[in-house]
Amino acid sequence: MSAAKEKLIESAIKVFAEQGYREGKVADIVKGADANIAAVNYHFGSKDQLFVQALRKAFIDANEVFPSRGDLPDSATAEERVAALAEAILRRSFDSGKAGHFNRIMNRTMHVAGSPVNLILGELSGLELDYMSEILTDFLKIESKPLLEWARCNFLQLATIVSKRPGGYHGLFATEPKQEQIDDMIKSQVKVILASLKALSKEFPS
Amino acid sequence: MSAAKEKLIESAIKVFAEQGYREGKVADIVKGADANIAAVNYHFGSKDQLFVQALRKAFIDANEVFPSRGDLPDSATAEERVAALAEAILRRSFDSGKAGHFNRIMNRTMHVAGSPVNLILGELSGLELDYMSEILTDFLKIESKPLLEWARCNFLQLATIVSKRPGGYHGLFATEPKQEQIDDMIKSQVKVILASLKALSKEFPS
DNA sequence: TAATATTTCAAATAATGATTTGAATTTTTA
DNA sequence: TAAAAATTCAAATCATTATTTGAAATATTA
Repeated sequence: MSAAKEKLIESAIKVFAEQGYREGKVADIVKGADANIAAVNYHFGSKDQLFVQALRKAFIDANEVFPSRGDLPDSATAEERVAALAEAILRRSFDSGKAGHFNRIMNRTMHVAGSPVNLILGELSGLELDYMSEILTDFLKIESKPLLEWARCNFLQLATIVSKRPGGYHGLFATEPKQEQIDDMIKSQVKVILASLKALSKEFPS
Repeated sequence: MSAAKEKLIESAIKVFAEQGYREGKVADIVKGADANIAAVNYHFGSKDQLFVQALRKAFIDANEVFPSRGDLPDSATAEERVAALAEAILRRSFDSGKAGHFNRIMNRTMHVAGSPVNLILGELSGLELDYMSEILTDFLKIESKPLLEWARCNFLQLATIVSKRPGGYHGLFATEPKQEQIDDMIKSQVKVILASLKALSKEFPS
């Protein structure tokens, strides 16, 4: 891949993470990549296709820094895997650099009618959502499909909580939190997630 | 308020709930209200101002059908109040009619950079978010502000889970769920929310 | 009813932003 | 190095959509 293309993707990731799909202008993207306005269509064919490649790259970056599977041994229990995945997602959420862009782009574009997220959702689902379903099924001994879906929703909601709003942190902090605070918060949130899943498996109407 | 204005607001609520702010076209809104394309600007001055009025009305509608405070007596405990609020929000989320529009509009516009949600967020916050903080503080005996914020995030995340994605229900159901199923699911989700809040108050690093 | 004010309308305008164009430049290949 | 291919560029175009206009229609008031 040419250097110009890579620079465009990097710039697109930042712009889409900050502005969303509609609001992220091609003009801003090319400016951030020191390229001409025609570069996006020359290299990618359209803004949509650039978006797809940017989202894919952002996911790879995030997963590289904080992999879904953590660094667990094969012998790890289902609960350990769920905890590790939750922690990875939370760490991405708190990351203000390249590991956090994927979550931010998703938050901003997931609910946009007609955004090209759907063009790539199946692919990313295979990479992470399916794994999530798998370990939740193991952990909760789930048999019913609705319960699995429900559990996954709850899990994802609680694990991506931090970046839900553009400003991040929802006013939790006046200033950027220290790494130690972040670690504590993540640790506690993982426990909350596990508790909530356990409550769910007890309570869900089968 | 003239009948024409009311019809425009009702149409705008539906269009913004289905399409979001950017994607919801003035042309669609006026079509749904049997009005001329110029009607929005004549009656409201701009699409933005119509959005604000529509969101306000959608909130009033939702709260009228499923009020934040439920129908609890003054003697109700903090836990009962939290449960009632969670239930109200979940019922709105499941409602595909006028009581559900507010949640859907919020989900679609909350993360949109530069959307006019912010013009009215303070007002709506006063109506519902402040109440939420109040009863959570009571319930969890919260003293620290970060813990309160965090609890409110967790609460809101889990209570609005259903409508998070455009298609609703996240694939939980092949067909529209029966009222009885919905009731069961809401009941169980309220328990999950309470369990998760309790875990949070135990775990949060103070 | 006649005058006035309000509302509706179709068409025009304005603004934004993605995409295309074709010439100029740079890079690669033979 | 010369030809060919790939890339960059400024400007033009196209598409979409909110907003404005001014005349026509309707409703209100005196």
